[in-house]
Amino acid sequence: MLDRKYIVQNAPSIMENCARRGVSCDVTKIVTLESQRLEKLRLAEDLNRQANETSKQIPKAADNETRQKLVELGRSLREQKETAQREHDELDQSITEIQIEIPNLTHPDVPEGGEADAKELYFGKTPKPKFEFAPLDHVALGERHDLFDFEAGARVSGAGFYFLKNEAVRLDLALQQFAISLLSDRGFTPVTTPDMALTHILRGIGFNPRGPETQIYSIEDTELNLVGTAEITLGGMLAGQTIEAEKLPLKLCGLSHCFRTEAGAAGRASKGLYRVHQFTKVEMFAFTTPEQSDAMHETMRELECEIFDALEVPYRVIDTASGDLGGPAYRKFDLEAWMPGRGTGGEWGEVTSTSNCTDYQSRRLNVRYKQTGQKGTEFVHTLNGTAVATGRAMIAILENHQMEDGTINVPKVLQPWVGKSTIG
RNA sequence: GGAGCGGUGGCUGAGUGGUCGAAAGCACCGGUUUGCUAAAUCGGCGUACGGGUCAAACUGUACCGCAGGUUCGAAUCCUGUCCGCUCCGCCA
Repeated sequence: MLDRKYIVQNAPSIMENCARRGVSCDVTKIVTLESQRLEKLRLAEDLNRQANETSKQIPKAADNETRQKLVELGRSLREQKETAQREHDELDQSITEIQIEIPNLTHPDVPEGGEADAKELYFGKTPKPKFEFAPLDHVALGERHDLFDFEAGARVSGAGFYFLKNEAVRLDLALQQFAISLLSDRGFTPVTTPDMALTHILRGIGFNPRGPETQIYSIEDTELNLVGTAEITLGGMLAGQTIEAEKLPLKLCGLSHCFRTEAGAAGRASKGLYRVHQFTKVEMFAFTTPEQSDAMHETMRELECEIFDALEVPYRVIDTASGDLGGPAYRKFDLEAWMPGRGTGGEWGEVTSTSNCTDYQSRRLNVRYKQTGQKGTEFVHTLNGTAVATGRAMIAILENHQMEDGTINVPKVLQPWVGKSTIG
């Protein structure tokens, strides 16, 4: 959420930014409402001050008559104040409604447009495989090697759930181990996180769990929701806290299950593991100063590349276009892996993404930092990035590493944990 | 799930409906002094938003989990809610 004062001062450029993202927000209305609101606020404060003064005189009033008069005056002042306050609150509410829809600012280098306008930045070290045979998709490969059970998943939990079996389980765990080990070596503190979080935390991160188009599962009669990503819990870890500037950047990597309703995704290409209601993910998260966040974003992007280079998976990195950025993101890089089994002849499929959310989340969660020796606090910047989402990574690994004889090579870095070099 | 207790400043922890923005201690910052990784002593020490100033000084409002209510006046009373703790039950 953008600062209100900032909105008022920079309304034209914010409108421009909204237009760039294809979001319509009545920013000018905020400017008008805000000045009315401040007027009401001053009025209410003034009336309140008078009421305070009046009530302070009452204990000193000796005789009953002056006392009674003061009480009357106080009552009247309070009533006037309450009216002004109510009017203020209504204005405040209207402003917040608009304000909450305003997306974060956008990095100047972000390409303009929608999904198709994303800018291809570069490719990974591993070239696309050249098959001398018709490659199978991961679902077929899974059947062949008894790796998944989608039917049982549907029977037990409904469509979109699955069981992993045999080497798929080893691969799933291996990917987690690999990512956590690598990130620990790079100064990220590993944490396992709750898979549920309170509604206000989700809101702070920029989700609206109880809204009409939510992707979030909520537990009825409680404030709990199943998390869609550890970004929620990792960001929430420091909600309301003030961090000493020397401790920044604070780098975490969290392991969690992720739950998504995928509402509205019915009918979209969703075969197999690609679009599911539950998966496992190792997530990077960082709290930084404003000066550090761009560099940290680069770092996260590089780490994602390093991981997928190590997994020997071909990929490309794209700079997501303005219209395709989520509300909280200032800039977002997606890493898309080559998936030979998707579509006809293979397609790119998103496997990780990293966003710089600047102070959008920290304002809502109230995470600040303080420079020692200096007065006051500032909002931190937050960044998140997928290290590995095991399901989608597995798709890429299985489909790219399949051999003509139907066997599948296990990437070297995972072999210690998988316990073999070949599946089948 | 049942019962009870509790949420106060960076932390610990007082607080009778009226000068409480809130005692005290710790921590922290500054001064003094004795002089050896420290002790003693004095002073300062919340946050947000607004006014004020070159900048300060100064000043207004709000904030004692959150939201309502009662009252001239609420940290203090009432209701709801969220969170936490303890005990019991259940359980990996």
